[in-house]
Amino acid sequence: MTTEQGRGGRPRSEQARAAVLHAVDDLLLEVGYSAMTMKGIAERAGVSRQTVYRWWSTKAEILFEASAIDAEQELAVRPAGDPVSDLAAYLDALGRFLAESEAGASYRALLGEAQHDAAVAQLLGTKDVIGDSARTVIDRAVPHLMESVPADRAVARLVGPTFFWILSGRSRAELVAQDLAAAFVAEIRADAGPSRGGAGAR
Amino acid sequence: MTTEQGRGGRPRSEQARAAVLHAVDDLLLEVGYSAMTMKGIAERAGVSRQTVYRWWSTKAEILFEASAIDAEQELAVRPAGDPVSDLAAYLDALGRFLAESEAGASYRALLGEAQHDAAVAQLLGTKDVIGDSARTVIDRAVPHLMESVPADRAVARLVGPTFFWILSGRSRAELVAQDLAAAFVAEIRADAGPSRGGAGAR
Amino acid sequence: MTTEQGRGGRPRSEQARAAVLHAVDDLLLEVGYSAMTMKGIAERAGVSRQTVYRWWSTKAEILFEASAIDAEQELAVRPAGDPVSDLAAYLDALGRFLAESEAGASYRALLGEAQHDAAVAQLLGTKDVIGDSARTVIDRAVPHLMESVPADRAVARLVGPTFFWILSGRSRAELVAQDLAAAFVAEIRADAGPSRGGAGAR
Amino acid sequence: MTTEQGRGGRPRSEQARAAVLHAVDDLLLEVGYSAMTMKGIAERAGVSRQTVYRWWSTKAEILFEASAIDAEQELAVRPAGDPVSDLAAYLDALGRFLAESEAGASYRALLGEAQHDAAVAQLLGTKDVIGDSARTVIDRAVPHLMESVPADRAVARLVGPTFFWILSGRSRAELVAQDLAAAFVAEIRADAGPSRGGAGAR
DNA sequence: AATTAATCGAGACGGTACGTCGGGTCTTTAC
DNA sequence: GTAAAGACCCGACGTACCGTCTCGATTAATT
Repeated sequence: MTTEQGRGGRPRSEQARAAVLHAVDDLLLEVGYSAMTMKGIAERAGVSRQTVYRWWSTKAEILFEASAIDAEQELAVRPAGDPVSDLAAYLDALGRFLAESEAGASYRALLGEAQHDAAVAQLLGTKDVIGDSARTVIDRAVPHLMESVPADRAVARLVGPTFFWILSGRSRAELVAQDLAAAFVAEIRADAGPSRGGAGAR
Repeated sequence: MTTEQGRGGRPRSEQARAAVLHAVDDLLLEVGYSAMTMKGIAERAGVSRQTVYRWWSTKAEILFEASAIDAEQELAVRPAGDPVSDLAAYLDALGRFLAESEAGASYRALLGEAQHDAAVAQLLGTKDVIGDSARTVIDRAVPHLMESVPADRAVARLVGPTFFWILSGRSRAELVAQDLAAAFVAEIRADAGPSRGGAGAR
Repeated sequence: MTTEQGRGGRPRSEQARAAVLHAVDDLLLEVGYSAMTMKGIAERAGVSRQTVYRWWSTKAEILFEASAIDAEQELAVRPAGDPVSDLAAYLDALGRFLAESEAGASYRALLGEAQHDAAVAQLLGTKDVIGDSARTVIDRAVPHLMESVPADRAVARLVGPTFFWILSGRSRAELVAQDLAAAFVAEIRADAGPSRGGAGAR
Repeated sequence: MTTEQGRGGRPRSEQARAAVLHAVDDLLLEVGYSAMTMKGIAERAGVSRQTVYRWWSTKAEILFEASAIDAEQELAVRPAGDPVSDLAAYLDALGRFLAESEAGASYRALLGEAQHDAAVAQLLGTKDVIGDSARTVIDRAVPHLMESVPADRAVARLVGPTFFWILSGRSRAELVAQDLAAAFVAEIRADAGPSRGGAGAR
């Protein structure tokens, strides 16, 4: 990543790197994940096959690198006024990301592959795009919640329904982020609230 | 499927069919989904390649046929006494299914493939194993809920967190079905209950 | 080779076999031995790469099969009247074969490869085109010679000069088969002849 | 070749040159000619690939340079007493050279390659190791022969049998240089002698 | 001493062939 | 008509070597 170049040798071509990442993005849309081959990527990028293999082992790795930054940006939502609106905005972004965005298509393809490819699973484990973004939003909307509820569980409760909805092939149109956000808050209060005297109430 | 045999000719070999389905089950565990090939299946089943292609188009189809019945059984839980225990038992079964069961591995593989293969997505759409089982359980534990909340949304809220948890690679050990079930009930009551006379159960 | 077809299975395509052999012949002339690749042969023959590999391991094998019959024919000369003319006719044919014939080009390529590839050397050892033809001619022109001189040595003396001449890159134009044939006979008589009827065996 | 160094610049590394030549010698024995690659030579010599390409175009060139001197030495035999012994000694050296010597292996590899690579053929044409040595020996053993018989033809007659014997894969053990030398002399006398009144008889 | 220029190593680059594998299809004999 | 066997064309796999190209670092002879 850093421009380190261990003394001697021709430096890596930034042009080739960018061309490959773009090629992957394009091909995912045009031919789909499974029809996207290392050979095809190389040809589309106008780069030799060896050069692709020199820097990435699998198409999953390339796709991951190509989409990680976009994914992060798309899941970063600006704070809304109240907690529910804030969460709803996030869930809306999440739905859009998973169902319609290009980076989301990459994410779903990778997560799909991870279900039957340990290497891809491990790759995805290195950067928890959804978990990270969700944690940020939850902490902002419902401060101090993490003190009573493990972060991962709160995340699962928040994003789970939307995640399941999209990945099981249902249409995003019928998703009502507002409802899910409200339900999450209600649920959280019922779970952590009473016993703690309103910790999550703010 | 039906045992119809259009007069004349050698009847389909039931032995071959069973051998193929078993081979698929075995191979999924031994080599994984992506390394499982039509050729490999035929050889493992001791069957000619053409015979496999005659009855199934893709490995996804075979896997689907081989695991659908098991999946249904594993997700059918017997009623417990109270609503929360009932739902918790179901979520527990769901977690076990997704994370540990053989049929669940098939399901995850297929659902993974469905994320980037429209044909598989359509195939999975013909039988909503999780949705069907969840609907049954919800209707049993919280009768009449469907009248105020669309079934699919209720299902998403119930199974979503567990679904996300497993598919995003988290360990089932840290899943507490009891909590999730309780939260679901609380959430449902907060959502549909107050406005309808207070008790959710109605 | 024989049309044996062990019950079941699609029979080998005679068309594909012929196409490959022809392709090899053509390519040797057009691009030369080293630029002739298995891939190129397959493409030129309009045959899949796998099909080529199914029946032959190396281009040397194909070339050998493609040229062996032609070589044999080109080296079979009709008897002339007297011994010297007979041998001269043979040496003339040998020179033409090595220096100008298509089959001869194959032979030289293979013999060349055999100098640094044991597998090719072994392949060539299975059929001694030059040795066989030379033995026949010698036996016809100088009967009973073999009784006093080992066949291989007689062969080497007969064909050696022509063989060296061509393979070391000299022009065939300056070769005088008549002289070589006469010299061979003279030499043989000096070696085995004078004493014939007494010391021939030495 | 000459140590000319066009003013300025780092002088050619004699160490690198020697390392490459040695590497080629070693690799020919260890892996054979065809498995010997420019890349492999560079690595074995501990030299950069570019450095090899800077001074030689092909592995044939390197091999030629590496073995030419050795070849010349091995084919230079000291005069024996009489003509036949002298020629026999040479043919013996030639057999040893072609069949067993390291330089001879290089020569055979190059001559083999020359059969289907014009560039190598031309390269070999620049220095006729066998022809030169044979001419010297013939002139020493049978003076004035060249006046009546073209040198090249005499050479071909002398070395041809041995050359054919080895290159066609026969064992050197069965070669009897003495016989071949005697036959050569007999043949030569029959050919050139009578008509010239004993010019070559000495 | 500073400059110049050709060398050296390292290693990335676009190509091309390697031999193998799986995809589907087709053609044969046997049941 | 199904089954087993196996050849067929196709195209991707990941690797190796090709010959070329930048790099930074040396190493003289020339200023």
